[in-house]
Formats: sequence, C-alpha cells, structure tokens
Amino acid sequence: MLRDVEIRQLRALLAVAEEGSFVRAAERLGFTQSAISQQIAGLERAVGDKVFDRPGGPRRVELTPTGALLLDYATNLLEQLRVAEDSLRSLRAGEVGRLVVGSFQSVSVNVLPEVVGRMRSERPGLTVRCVEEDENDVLVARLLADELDLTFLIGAPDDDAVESVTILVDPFVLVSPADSVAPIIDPSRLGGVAMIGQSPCASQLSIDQALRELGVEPDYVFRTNDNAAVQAMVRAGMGCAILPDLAVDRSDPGVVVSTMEPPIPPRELVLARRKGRTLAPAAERFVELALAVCDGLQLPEYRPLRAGA
Amino acid sequence: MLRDVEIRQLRALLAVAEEGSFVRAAERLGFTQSAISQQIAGLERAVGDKVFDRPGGPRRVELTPTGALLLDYATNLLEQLRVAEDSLRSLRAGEVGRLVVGSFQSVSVNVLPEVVGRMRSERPGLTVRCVEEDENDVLVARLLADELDLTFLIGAPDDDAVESVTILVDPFVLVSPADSVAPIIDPSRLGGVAMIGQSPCASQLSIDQALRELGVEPDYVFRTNDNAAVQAMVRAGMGCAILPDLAVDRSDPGVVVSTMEPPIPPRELVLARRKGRTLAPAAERFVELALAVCDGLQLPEYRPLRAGA
DNA sequence: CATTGTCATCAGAATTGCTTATACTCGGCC
DNA sequence: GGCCGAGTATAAGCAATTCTGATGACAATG
Repeated sequence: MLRDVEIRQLRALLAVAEEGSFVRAAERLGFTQSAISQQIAGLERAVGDKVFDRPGGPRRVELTPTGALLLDYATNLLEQLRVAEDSLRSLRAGEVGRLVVGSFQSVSVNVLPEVVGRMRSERPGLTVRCVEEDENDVLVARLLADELDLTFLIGAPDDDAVESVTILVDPFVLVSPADSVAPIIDPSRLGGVAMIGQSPCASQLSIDQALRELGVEPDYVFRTNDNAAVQAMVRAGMGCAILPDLAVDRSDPGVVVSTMEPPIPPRELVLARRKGRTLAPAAERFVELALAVCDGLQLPEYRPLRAGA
Repeated sequence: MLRDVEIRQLRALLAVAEEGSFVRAAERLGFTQSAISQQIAGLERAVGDKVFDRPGGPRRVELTPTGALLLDYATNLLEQLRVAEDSLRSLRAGEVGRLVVGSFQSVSVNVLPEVVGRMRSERPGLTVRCVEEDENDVLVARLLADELDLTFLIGAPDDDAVESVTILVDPFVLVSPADSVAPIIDPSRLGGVAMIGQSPCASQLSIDQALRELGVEPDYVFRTNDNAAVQAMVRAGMGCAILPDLAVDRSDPGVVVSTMEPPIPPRELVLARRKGRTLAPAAERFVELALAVCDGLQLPEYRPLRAGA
C-alpha cells in the first residue's frame, strides 16, 4: 500500500501535476521521460489507483481525484522537508537548540551573566536556561539524566561518564577586616584566629583539610552559606574568612583581601558534559565563550594581585 | 543534502530512537541489523551529521541534537503519510471527494432531491454541490472547464470529449384545462388551438419542429420559462401546453394530462461526464443512484399512464 | 580476562532505477 | 483517411543501491 511510496515519486507527482506533462516534468527534475513514467507507474502501483488521466496526444495529463488528494499531502510533505532543512541549518549555525546549563552560586554571579549575555548577543534567537544547584553531585546526576546539556562543577568529577574542561582556577584568598592590625598572609598563622566559615560543603572541607595539613585547627565562630553574609561578618570584625576569590566582593572597603603564601590548593571551576554525547553547536559555542570569559577574568585581576587590598 | 533522504531512513530513525537499539529496531522493521546500520549511515551521510551517539556496549544509542530535530520532522512526516492513507481509504469508500453536479430546472425539482438525499444518507460526510444552468451548452462548457464533475443534460451532446448515459426518457405530454370538452390526444389536431409555450429553448424548439412535421403551426398565446406558470395558464383556460412529463404537476386537479398519439419525439435526460476523466468513487455512485432513482420514476408513473387524468 | 551484547564493515547477491531505444496512441493536417 | 508530431508506455541493458550473512571492533560485566 501507501507504505512504500518514495519521496522521489512524490516529487514526480508534483512536477507532472504542475507541468501537465511527463516530458516537461522530466526536464524540470533532470530525468528522462521514461524515468518519470516509471516513477508515476510505481506510485500508482503503491497507491492502487491511477493518479493521472492521460488523454493522449498533445493534451495535458490531469490529476484524478485520487491524484489530487495525494498531491495535497505530497505538497505538504515536501514543504516539511524544506522546513526541516532550514531548521537543520539553524541548528548548525547555533541559532537554535536546547541549551540547559547547570550552575551554582559563585558562577551564577560572576561568570554566567557574561557568558549568557554574549551568547544572546551572538544568537538572539537562542534561549539559554540555567539551573542552579548547590551540590556538585546533584549537578552531575542531572547531567547524567540528560536534564542538563552542560554544567559547571567544582573540580573534575570522578565519574568517567563525564568529561570536563577546566574553565578557571579559583584561588582561595583570606578576607580580613579592614582595620585589622596586619593582614595575615601565611595561613599557618591562623591558629586561634576567629574565623567565619561555610557549612560543610565541598570547598569548606578542602579548606579545613588544607589548614590541618599546615597544623592549624580552624576556629569557626560563625557559619553561613551565603557569601555576602560571610563577608559582612568579616567587615563587622567578627573574624577572618577564607573564600574562593570569585566569591569575594573586592569593591568592599571594609575588608582586606590577601593571597596566601603558601597557598591553599585552589578549587578548579570546570565545565562538564556527558562523555560521548554530541552537543548542539550552540552548546559547543557556550563552552568556548565560557573559556574566553574566564580568561578575561584571570588576566586583569589575578596576575597583578600580589599583596592584599 | 537533505533532498535525498528516503522515507525508509526516516522510519529507521524513528524505530532506533524508540528502541534505543539498532538490533531491536531491525527486528521491529523486519530487517537485519546490518541493514539498519546502513540506513542510518545513509541518513547521516545525507544530513551531514551524526544522528545518534553510540556509546558502545549494551547502552542505549541516543539521539544527537541533530537527530532529535530530525526525528521531530520525521514523526510528523510519517504521521502525514498515515493520514494520507486514511484519506485515500475514505475517498475510495466514496465518503469524501468533491462532487459538483450540473443540473436544470425539471431535474432539480424531480430527480436531484431524491438522488442527493440517498447520497447523503449513504455517505453523511459527503457534500454534493449542485449548479443550475438553463442552457445545455453552458453546462457542457462548465463540465469541460472542470467546474463540474457530472452534469445532467437534455440529449446526448455532440461533443466527443463528453460521455453520457441516458437516465430517463421523458415523453412530452399534452396539458389541457380540466374543463375542456375532450382532451386532445392527436397532436396533429392542435392546429389553431391556443397554446402556452416556453421561450425558445432546446425542448421548445424540438416541440415546434415536431408539430410542423405534423403540418401544425402552433399558436402561442403566452410564453414563459417557468413550468408552474405554464401550468397555471392552462388551468386558467388560456390554452393547452406541451410539456415534458417531468415538468408537469400531476396533482393539479385543474388540468388534464394526456399522452399524445403519435408521440412527439421525447427528450432524453442524460448524465454526462468528461470522456477519459477518472471520477471519484462518490461520483460513480452518484451515477448509479441517478439511474436507480429514474428507474423508480418510470415504473409507477409512466407505464400505467394511458389516458389523461 | 573471557563472555556477552552491541554497532560497523565487508563482500556478494538480489533488486532497483536509470537510460536508451522502440512501440503505441491520439489529435491535427493535408 | 492516412501521415506526422507530440505524448506516454514498455523493453532491454547496465549501473547503483540495498539487502543478507559473516566478521571485526569495542564496551561493560562478572
């Protein structure tokens, strides 16, 4: 039945119907008249009915009712193909396509807006959705569940179904009150100093571990997960804090920011994707832009940074 | 590019996407795994991009963004084909299809309603349009212009691009006032009798010619094209009329209807179609029904008719 | 580390689909 | 009325496609 109609035959149907002649249809499509004749014959075999009345002689061939009905669908169908082709082009140009990115607080504040902004100005038609989660593992899980195309993470994950590129190395810095006598630079001197910390999360744990390896048992007088709150506590003189550089508001005159010597192993911001999964061109472009944006962050602010404030 | 994708490949795309496996898709479609592999490869060649990520091992193959986009269109497209198949079935069952029928007054009154009524009760979804024209030639012209699928005509036309079947032989009868002394039966006795006639049209001309061949010069005291008006004139005693039997209202007690001996050559009602043009099944059915309805008309009302009233 | 389940690839056979050449059909014209 | 011109159908041959079946490569699993 109709299940073995070929697209070629529908194109022939259209051409013949419009030209009213097998010969002219053949010319239009770049075939022989014979080929068209066979294609239409094949179509009629598949359909089970004549699609053209062939009056013979120099008169136009005309659609039968069956042919007219079929042509209606064929036209639609061929148009769909053309539309599909356009969509494909758009997709390839990165103008279109799902793009859901996982993120977390510090990235959402410092990196994402710039990257998304550039994406949107490059490709006005594209929508980028961001999903924020505080737990690295949750982000990885959602990536693996195909809910995310890409996700920012802290540190490259173990999971070898995931591939990641390092976007940014975010060093830990020491944040002290602006009126403190002398900003501490050597973290091993933090023993006994009052500190503000985060609740036990990935970066907090790695800070604590690093301090202990230096022989320091940190003394947290307050904990919160909100970076701005941590900084406010420091400004109020309640103690010092060790924060990832990205999380610090350097425009705050109430605090002094200093790099540490020896440094605490910095956290790495990575952008992860499912291994072996093809990404839409728009997503690939997102990775490039993220790299570019972070390069921009590192140069003006990290390198020249020698002593605090 | 996309212009040489095959429907077969789209079916493979759909099956593989749903099954998540080339092997199972092959089973579903009744092919070898190898065939599916090649079909997808062909599709990817045509599209210019991978449509599936093949993770290897026992894991599902997954659509790439390109593949997902394509699948969207493919699903639509295949659905369209299914719908087209249904429409074809409907067409074949005569449930659907354009059906425009040409007609004229007496047929519109006496034959059409019954035929259309039966069509509509057999095929509730079908709409039949009727076009009324008084001139035979106009009907033929519109048939040839493809504005009509079928048309009733008076007499088989010369035009050999038209084919016709006789539906009904409609004899001319003489209509006289009910109070007339004795109904005339022999038309050759109509010389000098006051008559009501139609304006010169096909049947009027053939009546006049027949009368003249009988040596009678008809004396028309009034002419109108409205059959009811003719009959009213007769009822009023203004004269007699020769009318096609179909045009007479036999329930009128004010007139007497008589067959003529010798008869005036009767007009033939035919149903005409373009020669060599395939009709929709619904139209074919229309012809059958018209024949059946007219058979019904002839038996109970013509045969028993011997003398007027 | 072998086993299992998967997809890709290869080679050969069957089929399909094109072209060329020819037959057939119809209308128009002398 | 019998040709001719314009049109489609059909036949034969050949090239390309597309199957199948066998084999290879690869990843996960126990």
